[in-house]
Amino acid sequence: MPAPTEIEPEEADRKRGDKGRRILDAAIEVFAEKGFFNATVAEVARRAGVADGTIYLYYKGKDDLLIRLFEQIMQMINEKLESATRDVPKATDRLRAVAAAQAELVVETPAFAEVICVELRQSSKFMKEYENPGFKRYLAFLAEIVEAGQKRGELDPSMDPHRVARSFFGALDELHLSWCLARKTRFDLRQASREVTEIFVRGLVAP
Amino acid sequence: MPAPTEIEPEEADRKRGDKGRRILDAAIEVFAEKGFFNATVAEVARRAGVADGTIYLYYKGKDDLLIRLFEQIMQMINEKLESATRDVPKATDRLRAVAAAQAELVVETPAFAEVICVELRQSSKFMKEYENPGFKRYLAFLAEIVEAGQKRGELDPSMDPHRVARSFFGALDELHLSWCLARKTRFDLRQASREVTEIFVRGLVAP
Amino acid sequence: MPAPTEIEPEEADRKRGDKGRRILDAAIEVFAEKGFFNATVAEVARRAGVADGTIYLYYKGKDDLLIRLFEQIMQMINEKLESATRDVPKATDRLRAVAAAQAELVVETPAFAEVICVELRQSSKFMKEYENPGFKRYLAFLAEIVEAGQKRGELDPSMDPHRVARSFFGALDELHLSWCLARKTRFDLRQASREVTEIFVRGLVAP
Amino acid sequence: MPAPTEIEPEEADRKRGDKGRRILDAAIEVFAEKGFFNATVAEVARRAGVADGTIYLYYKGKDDLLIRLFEQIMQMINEKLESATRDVPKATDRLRAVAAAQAELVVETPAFAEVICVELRQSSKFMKEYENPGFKRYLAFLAEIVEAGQKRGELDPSMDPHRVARSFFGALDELHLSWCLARKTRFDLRQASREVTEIFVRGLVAP
DNA sequence: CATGAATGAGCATTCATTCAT
DNA sequence: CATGAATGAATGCTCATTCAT
Repeated sequence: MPAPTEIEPEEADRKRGDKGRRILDAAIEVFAEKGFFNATVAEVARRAGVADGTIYLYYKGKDDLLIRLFEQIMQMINEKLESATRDVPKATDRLRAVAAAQAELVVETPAFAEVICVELRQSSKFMKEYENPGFKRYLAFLAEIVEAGQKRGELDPSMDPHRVARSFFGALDELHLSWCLARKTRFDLRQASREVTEIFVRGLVAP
Repeated sequence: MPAPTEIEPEEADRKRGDKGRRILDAAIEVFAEKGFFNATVAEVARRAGVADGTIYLYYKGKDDLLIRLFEQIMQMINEKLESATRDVPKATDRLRAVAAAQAELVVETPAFAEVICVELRQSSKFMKEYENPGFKRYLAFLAEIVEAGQKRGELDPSMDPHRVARSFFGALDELHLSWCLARKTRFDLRQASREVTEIFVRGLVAP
Repeated sequence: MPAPTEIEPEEADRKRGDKGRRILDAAIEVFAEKGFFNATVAEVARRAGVADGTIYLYYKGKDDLLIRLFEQIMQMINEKLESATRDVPKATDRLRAVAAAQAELVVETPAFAEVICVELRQSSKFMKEYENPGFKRYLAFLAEIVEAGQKRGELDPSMDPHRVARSFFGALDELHLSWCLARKTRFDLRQASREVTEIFVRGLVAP
Repeated sequence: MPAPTEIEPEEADRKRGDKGRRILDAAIEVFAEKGFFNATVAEVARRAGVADGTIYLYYKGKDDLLIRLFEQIMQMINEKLESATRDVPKATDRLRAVAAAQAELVVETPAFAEVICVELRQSSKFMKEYENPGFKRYLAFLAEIVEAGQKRGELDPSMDPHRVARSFFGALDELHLSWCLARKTRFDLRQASREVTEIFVRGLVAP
């Protein structure tokens, strides 16, 4: 039985909806559209339907908003990837599942992709304090797939799993970005993603 | 024998030295260190040894500085790649040469890499006006290598050359970025680059 | 035997304890520590153990809190001074008693002194509306002592009693402030106060 | 022969007048009128006839403005006091000269007095970093007068010179403040100051 | 060409106050 | 009475850009 406070989610989305969440969603939108630096806190507040000051009741500041937003998205991605690969034994199939799930997410919620593709790198370099645990987990997850595949004798054991993970992410991410940017002439991202994945898969299997 | 561009460094260091160039070099440094948005025009001027206003005699503004800087770096990369692949017939070897030349550039001048890795994406997305011809040429160059290889029967013809180019760039770029960020524990970028290239090469060759 | 005002401390600490008083006490603390402008209503509420909004049930606003706090402290001072001088006939002894009582108060409750020394002047100047009756009564009380002493032939009649009152206050107040500020190397305020009082007493007696 | 740039001070006061000085003068005015916390940087800029940002070319920030303003005023006071007492041998006469010079300054430039009377105390307490050397010099100067007088056998040697200095300042300062506040019914500050000084002088002389 | 002082729009953040519960 | 989440006006400060010299 659902708790009374969670009944009628539609109404909840209006006024009483979790403001913290509405702010984060607004931030994702705005950061995706304008980029972190060009975005203003006021615009996020406006889009979330709250007062400027309210944001500071939920987040420490603009930076914190970005960080929490990364965590939010990366957690979603990580969960999706884990569930997409849960019952897949072969490393190559797991990689395929990963790429497919990510492409799915990009197509469904391009805002996530735009933030990750563009802002993630900024943050890595300029938010000195921030460890970016969500992204680390993502890379570790990919690396584990590769490592497990190597142990199973499925993948070429000579490659550093973390390096492979990183470049696989880079290849997919660049593809996602180019898809996001090509607002007019959208190619079939799922198909393109499969192609790129096949390159990696073929390149990774033990000779 | 000094390289042609470095003739008469004394004159270059004087007042009459090419200010436009000094400004651009300073901008690369500063943008690499702080990022485009965190960098200030004043800091670029200071580093270039010119007055703030002088920058506006050579460039239209901060944005223009970034654009010209992209062109500058991409031209250098493109030239380097072209010369590195000029007499190489096989597509796979050309890709290897490309990756090696780029890794070389990153190791030699990390500032270039940091700007490209981090700021290029910003610009793609937020500098609406800017077509980024240098980067287009880069991608086209890579795509041509792939296409030529396909025509020669060397590479699998089923893949879209532009897509391959894009993901190859993405894979290498991500590797370069991770190398740039890992200030302390620098891995062997050249070796890592070779590994990743081999994955692509194996994945691309015609079955 | 507990003092009448401190009967039943348990009840006082509860929800039903005089909230208005707890708020005022908290305000004295906070204003003394941070100063009126640097203090926040939220901090006062926190320290008083009430909600922010509750303060507005007892006081009109932050300004009102300062005003009521002045009245509170000045009333305490005035009462103390009156009782300290009640049975003292000579003006010089009354002044001595006044200074002693004030020094006592400062040493016992430095927070009072810090508020009076620092904030009183602000209020005189910037809270246009506020007449500061407590401080007026204080000055009048001092002036009366001087005037009575003059009538009794004890003190030099040529001085304006109000002016004397004002500068006597100023001299003592500055001493109190310097004592409050000297957190580390606390001098003997009572002794210093006696010294300064003697200067005034000697200076005031009829030649 | 005056330097060319200093000819025509009237014109200099308009546009080309030392902006740093004009800003400081404006700050004195505004801080005297509204108090440090109620004053806005924008108002100071407006009053100085410069842009908001210009203030930050001359001062580190609002705090710095207050500090530099203190130094400015205290230096003026200290210089005036030194010149007023230069050829005065007797300590009592020196104290009289000090009080007279200060009263003069207050009457001539009440803004100085208002800032010193009200803001000095704030700063002592809340600008943790700031040592307030100008005020220290002032107190030291007064203390030296007293000490010298004690050594000459002119003043009672039993009093701590620094304490005397502090309370003398307090007595005068309170008088100055009350004069500044009494906009309508202005009493004769010079006369009042003399009266108060006589109290101190009589109280201080060796018995 | 070169300068750098001056500009002022723009923005993140704070906090006194309100009001629905 | 009491709460505390929400508000939004207010403000110190930055920095790209201009322009008189």
